[in-house]
Amino acid sequence: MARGKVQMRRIENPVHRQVTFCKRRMGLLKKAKELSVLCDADIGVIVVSPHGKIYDLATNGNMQGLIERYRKTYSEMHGESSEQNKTQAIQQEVLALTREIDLFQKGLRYIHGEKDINHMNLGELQALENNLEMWVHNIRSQKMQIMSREIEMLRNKEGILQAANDILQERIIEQNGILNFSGTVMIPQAPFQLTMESNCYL
Amino acid sequence: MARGKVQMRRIENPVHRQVTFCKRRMGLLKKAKELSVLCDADIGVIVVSPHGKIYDLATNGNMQGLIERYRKTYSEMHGESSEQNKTQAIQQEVLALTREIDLFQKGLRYIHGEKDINHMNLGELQALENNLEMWVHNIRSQKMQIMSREIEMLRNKEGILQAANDILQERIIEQNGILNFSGTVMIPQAPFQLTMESNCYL
DNA sequence: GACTAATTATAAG
DNA sequence: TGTTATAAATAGT
Repeated sequence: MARGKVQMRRIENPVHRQVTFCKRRMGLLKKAKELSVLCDADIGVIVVSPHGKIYDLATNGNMQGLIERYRKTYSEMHGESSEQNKTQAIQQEVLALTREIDLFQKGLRYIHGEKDINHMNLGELQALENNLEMWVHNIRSQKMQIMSREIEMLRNKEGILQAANDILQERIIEQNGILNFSGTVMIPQAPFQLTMESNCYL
Repeated sequence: MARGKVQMRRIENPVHRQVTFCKRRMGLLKKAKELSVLCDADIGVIVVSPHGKIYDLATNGNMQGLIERYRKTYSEMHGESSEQNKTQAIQQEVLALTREIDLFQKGLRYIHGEKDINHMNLGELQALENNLEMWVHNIRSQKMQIMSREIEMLRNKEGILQAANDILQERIIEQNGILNFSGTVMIPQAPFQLTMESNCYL
């Protein structure tokens, strides 16, 4: 900002970068302190240098408290509960995941022919069954999606073919008139070419 | 700073204070971003307004990560560790387990046809579904077997207990006779000890 | 929010 | 580290 505007990108010269880092870091912390004093705000700043060195400022002298406050708000925003509950929840999650893995291992062994299913207890069998049911459910959903898409496609196709046939029928009637045929002419009631080869109309 | 030097102390006029808070807060965050970009530093800023509203900036987009890093350093400096590291360790464990489960799921999918469900056609899906249904069926059979055995066992138990009760009742009647009690004595109709502890037979 | 005078931050030396 | 010309931030309108 002085003696030359600076581009807003990483300063390549390491010496310049280091000097600027030092100066601007001080400036930033000064600004933070000022804002805190002038406006009665509580401010924390953490700066990690490229080399991993940490500089910090907590205007109320207690970064931990500020972080807790931040985390609390952050958690509330995300509908999460306190730190301890979180830990508990995570531990339970670990247990659940461990059980699930055990289940999969047994399931895999079963598939591989070891029939380990015979050594699973009721609870394990139930859990495995639930898992498989969910899987089956997913597969059915996938099938439904595919079939729905197919049905839609077929309906579109049908509409297009019907229109094409209407036009063809009109032409035939026209031609019959031009040729002065007095008798009635058999016009097929079913549309022409209603076969899979009708794809050419798509 | 402009049109009058400002005293470095709380601005008493609430309107002025609010305006200054807004302007300087933006300035502070801008400076933080600039320092981050110019010097390749990782910066987090947390501002708590007098009303408790929280504004923040994490130049790497991840305040939680920055806080963890800060805490780690802070902990090392103060010889603290336990709780935070514990949480971290558990979270990593969850990640590892989740990855393992993902692996198993892929393994199962592989076994069942080397296809991802999302890229399988109708026939493949149907085959997989049938496979899974068979598996579920087997599991249900296994469950039924276990439950049948359990029921049989419970019935045996019931029979044994009933017999024991019959004997006990006889004895009591006998004793009543010996003791020459003329009144009737309450004998429970249900066998003794038919409680959940019967699970030990499973 | 935009403007502007005056202050402050800082890039280069 | 200190200096200084200049850019940037901002107090008051």
